[in-house]
Amino acid sequence: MVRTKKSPEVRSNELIDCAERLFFQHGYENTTVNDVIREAKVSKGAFYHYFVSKEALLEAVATRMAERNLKELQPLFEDPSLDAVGQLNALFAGSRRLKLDMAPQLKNTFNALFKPENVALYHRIDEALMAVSVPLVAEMLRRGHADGTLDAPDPEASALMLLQLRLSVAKVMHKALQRQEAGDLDGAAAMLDGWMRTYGTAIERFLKLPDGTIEVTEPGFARTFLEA
Amino acid sequence: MVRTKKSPEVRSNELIDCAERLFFQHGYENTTVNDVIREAKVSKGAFYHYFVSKEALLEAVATRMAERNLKELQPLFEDPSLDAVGQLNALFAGSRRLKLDMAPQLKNTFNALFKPENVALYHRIDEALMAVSVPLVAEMLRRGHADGTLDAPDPEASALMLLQLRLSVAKVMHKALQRQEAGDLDGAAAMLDGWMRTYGTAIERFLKLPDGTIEVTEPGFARTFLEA
DNA sequence: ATAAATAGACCGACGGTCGGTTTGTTTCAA
DNA sequence: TTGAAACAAACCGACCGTCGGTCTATTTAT
Repeated sequence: MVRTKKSPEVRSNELIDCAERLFFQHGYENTTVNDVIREAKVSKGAFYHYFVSKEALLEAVATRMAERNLKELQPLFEDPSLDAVGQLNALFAGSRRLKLDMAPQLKNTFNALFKPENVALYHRIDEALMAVSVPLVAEMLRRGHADGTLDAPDPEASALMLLQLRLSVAKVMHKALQRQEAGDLDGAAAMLDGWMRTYGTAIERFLKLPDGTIEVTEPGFARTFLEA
Repeated sequence: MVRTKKSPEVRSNELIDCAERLFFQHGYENTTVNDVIREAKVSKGAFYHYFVSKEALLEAVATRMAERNLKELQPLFEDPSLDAVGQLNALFAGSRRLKLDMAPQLKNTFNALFKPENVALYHRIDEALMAVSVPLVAEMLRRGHADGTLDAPDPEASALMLLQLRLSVAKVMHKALQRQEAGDLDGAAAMLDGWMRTYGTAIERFLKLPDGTIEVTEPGFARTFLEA
């Protein structure tokens, strides 16, 4: 093979790019190190020069995703014009917009992420995402608690629990997608819609907010997303 | 090897026994099929006669654990002398008793379950446990909602969310165990205690119950458990 | 000169397959 | 009633292909 030398940063990012694509396309366990180096046009030696193991590559993929996520969320959490509830709602609104914009890829991602051969992938991404999100949410809760807009005893614990709840929505979203693929669009939309509302209610009650304060979803969102 | 023939049920249960022990002892990924058949004194052929893959064996381990769990929980949920809140509290009380009784094994289990090479094991057990628990909890919420002891819109969704929350406690329990092993018993106990109380508060608020209704923990529990 | 980066042949372990053997049960003619 | 032939299920273990990972040699940049 032709020997090409690139800056370490470029090389390792190329490897992570390929890995991310292949992991989501064929699953983590179904993707071999040989697949990755073939796509990245790199030798085995080079690969193991950058990553001590296949596992380390997975770690890198998850970490980079979390970092990108953090960069997107950071500004919102630092916006001084919003109080805690405003931030939460802005978060959900942004999440909805993102979901609609990237519906096709997202559907693919969800399907991949919940396949049994991808538990490792799923788990690592969840861990990395939690690690960067908990402090942000905790800080938000702390501020909200201080200025009286919400009531959150033990912000750290509350943040983790709120984020943990988020997973249940992800699970249902996956179920809804499957149901829609099976032809039952109406049922899928109704289910997703109901669960998202329940999720909103759970947050409101947990943070002792008045009913209707949290807008996780908006009318027609579930259906629009599923149809997209 | 001497050829011994046993009834299919006995044989497959022996294999599941060995697998369960080895998976928790050395981790799922670190346990090879050869390890299992050596311990179970069975040939490769016999193994693949019963399980189509190593993955299927994992599935069987998880399913059996969930079934046993169900058998333990079932009576409590069918106890007519308890209302929904009483059942919840009985559930937590039973869980505490069990935790104290089996503290050593449980600590081992927790440590095993959260190791990176055990994500598959963890995930499968969680899935199997959820599958059997959600209907039970949902039914309980439905009854509680009907007789006015609590307020749970969409029992199915609420059940899944409540059970999802439980995972955050498991995570913290693991963190507390690590902290205690690192020598900081006081810190670990305080953390665990605080989080369990927050968990109780989360449930109360979510189900619109009066403060102090749910007793997830009791004074000194965290410390007693960690010291056991 | 030397250290980092790259190449790719190579290795051992692993999950899984396969052809064949043993054991127990059913069938049926004598 | 018996017993042998036929069959199916349980079991054995040598073997295979693949995969993650190692190692030595070579190239490149400083």
